[in-house]
Amino acid sequence: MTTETQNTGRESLNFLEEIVEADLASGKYETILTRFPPEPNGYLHIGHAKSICLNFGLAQKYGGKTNLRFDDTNPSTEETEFVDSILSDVRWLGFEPDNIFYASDYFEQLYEWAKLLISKGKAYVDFSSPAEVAASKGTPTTPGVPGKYRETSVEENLELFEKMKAGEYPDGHCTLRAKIDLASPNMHMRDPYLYRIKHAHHHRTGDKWCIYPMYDWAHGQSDSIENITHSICTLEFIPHRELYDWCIEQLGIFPSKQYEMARFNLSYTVMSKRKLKQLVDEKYVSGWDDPRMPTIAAFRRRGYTPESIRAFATRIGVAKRENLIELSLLEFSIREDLNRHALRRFAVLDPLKVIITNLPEGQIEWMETENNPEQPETGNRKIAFTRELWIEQDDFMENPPPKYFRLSPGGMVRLKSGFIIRCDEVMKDEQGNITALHCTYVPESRSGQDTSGLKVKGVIHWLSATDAVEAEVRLYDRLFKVEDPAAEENFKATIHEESLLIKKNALIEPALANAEPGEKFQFTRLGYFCVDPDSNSDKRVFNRTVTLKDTWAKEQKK
RNA sequence: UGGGUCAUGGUGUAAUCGGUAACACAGCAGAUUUUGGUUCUGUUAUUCAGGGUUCGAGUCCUUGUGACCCAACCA
Repeated sequence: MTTETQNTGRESLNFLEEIVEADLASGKYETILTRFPPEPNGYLHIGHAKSICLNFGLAQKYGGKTNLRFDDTNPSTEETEFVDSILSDVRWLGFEPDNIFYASDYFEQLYEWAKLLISKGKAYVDFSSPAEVAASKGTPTTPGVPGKYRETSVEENLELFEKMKAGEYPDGHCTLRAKIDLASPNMHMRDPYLYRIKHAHHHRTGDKWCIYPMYDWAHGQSDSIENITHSICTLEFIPHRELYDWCIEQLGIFPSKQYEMARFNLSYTVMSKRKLKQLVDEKYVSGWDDPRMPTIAAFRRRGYTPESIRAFATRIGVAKRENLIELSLLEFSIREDLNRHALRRFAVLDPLKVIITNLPEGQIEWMETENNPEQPETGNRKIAFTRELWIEQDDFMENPPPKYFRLSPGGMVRLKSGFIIRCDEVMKDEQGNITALHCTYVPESRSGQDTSGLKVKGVIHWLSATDAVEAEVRLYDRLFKVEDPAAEENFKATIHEESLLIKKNALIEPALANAEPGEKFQFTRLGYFCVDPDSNSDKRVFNRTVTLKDTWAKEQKK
């Protein structure tokens, strides 16, 4: 979505689009190439979704291409399982990579380039311990001092590096470091690590390598090998850019350029992989795809559509400042989509029996109701109006407050697409609990053919007791009680204990009984719901994606 | 305290040789409505602070202030 400035009528661009347009206009590039570079060590979340939409979206807009590249340089944390889930998430979002690559495809080349760097006297093998290296790097305010391996000869370094690669040293015995500037104000330029020794099995290269390149030695060169023109990452990589450029410059290879944008934060959720993992490991949620998680898998299971997430990604924009996006924007995006596309169905979460005393048992009045008023072409369906009905407990109050226009003793409501009923008597058990309502219906008030002349303010949904089907409905709410849980001393202490409410004895209309997992509906007046994979042949399970906007709930809080 | 990045309504993003702050969400009020939904209308509210240049500054200069990032054999 683009915005037009009022004065000029020109399209408003984000800063990355401006850069791309300038590069295209100047002839620097004829076409652009972007990439999405996830590390296959976990599930993708909504933050990644933004990055995916941005990288693929930029390429689409300017006629370029986008690679998916797995940044698999650390064999001890990466797994094939994640490669598969990441690819399916990208595709689910609606994007097809032009190429699928792996940083590990370039291990051989990277190794050759490392030797080239050593030959130029720009890298050396260092046997210092991590503590020694840290100490010799100095601090941001004091320059570092050369370690004792910094002046090893090129020939010897070449030999030592060969031994590293040959597996002659144990893990952590030594590293390859770039020889740059120990006094640089940029800590990343103080002889950064290029290679470490890890005798670990790699998900793709197996046991071929025991030395693995660090991010800084792998990423820029991988971009360069693929001729990536615009390499977009997040703000924390700004200090790495100098090193990114340095490596490419030393090697004299295609100069990919790195651009940084702010990552986005979502209110009432946490986004860091570490925190999300804690939630899963410590069983605060049922798994990575628990519908309360911000992972793409979770949003999918909850009932979000790819379209809604793409629209959201566009709406939050791209910039370089810190931000905290309101959850309401995400909710707006999914409601907008589902309002248009989800079929309407009746469901009662907390049933209350209604007996229509002036309708004989066995009599069925067939009614018609629309499948989606936003799309009349979806037609109508028939629903049965019978003596025994179910309505929502919330839709009846014995002592209603002002402005309550649902059912109350002596009062009337319209049953949507049915008849107007009046509540004559409230039935209770010995404890005083309401067990049923005795009502009478107004035969002349038949929906669409109302000649009763009655005007009722309230309209409620309902189900016939003769054909209602049992279902489980899971009501999800925000996982945290505070806007910015990550800012808390202990984010887990702010978990919302009622973020999941399960209605095990909800009732649904027959038209819903055979809905397939993934199918989405609006439960009239309640919200949008999606069939969960936990459903089985005798019971459907629904997840609430999001409620409808509820101005009555808001009114009550006043 | 060395270096870097960023400051525009409640939130996010625009304002493209300096031309008089806009769009979306949220909020509020009303209309329509057989979903207290949708739709429609109206409305509240914004340039971090001080100084300077200029007819005119969110934009340029200057001095501050604040937030965030950087010293992993992680990415």
